[in-house]
Amino acid sequence: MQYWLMKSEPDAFGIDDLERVGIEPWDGVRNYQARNMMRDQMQVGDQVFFYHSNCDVPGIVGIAEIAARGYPDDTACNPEAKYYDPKSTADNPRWYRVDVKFVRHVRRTISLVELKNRPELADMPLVRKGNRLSIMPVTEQAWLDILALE
DNA sequence: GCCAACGTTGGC
DNA sequence: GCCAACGTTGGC
Repeated sequence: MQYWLMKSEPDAFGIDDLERVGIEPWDGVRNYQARNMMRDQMQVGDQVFFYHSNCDVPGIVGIAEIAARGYPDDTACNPEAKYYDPKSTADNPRWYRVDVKFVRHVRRTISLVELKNRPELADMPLVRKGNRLSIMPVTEQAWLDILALE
């Protein structure tokens, strides 16, 4: 069992949207580190903190899980799509996605400010200055520490 | 809206 | 292969 944190802007796709649809293909990610995690590491059943970014109170708002392992993100091959990438082809896909499934809301938003104030979480990439990764691994210990804040 | 941090691109 | 320019992310 592995643990992850995935960011999303609530204006674009928030935890309530995930609850409504149940399962969402996590497409549109155009970052190699994030791509590698989705393509190579994520397994069905892995647990995910769902994080809201670019909003009034950035923080963890829910829990999700991986519902399908990495598979090609064919929105990259669609010239009409927002994240079209002409260098990605059906034969040689450059970008991958996983399916993410709603599990539950957390009882209250666990804000970034609060996470930054926890000394035991100081090693999380999320709380490091300048971190821009939209998908990152979470250690089991950090997972438990954060759940204990709920 | 500002801007620091970071990734990518492309000229050389 | 270096690095300046540029675009994006995302907190504040």
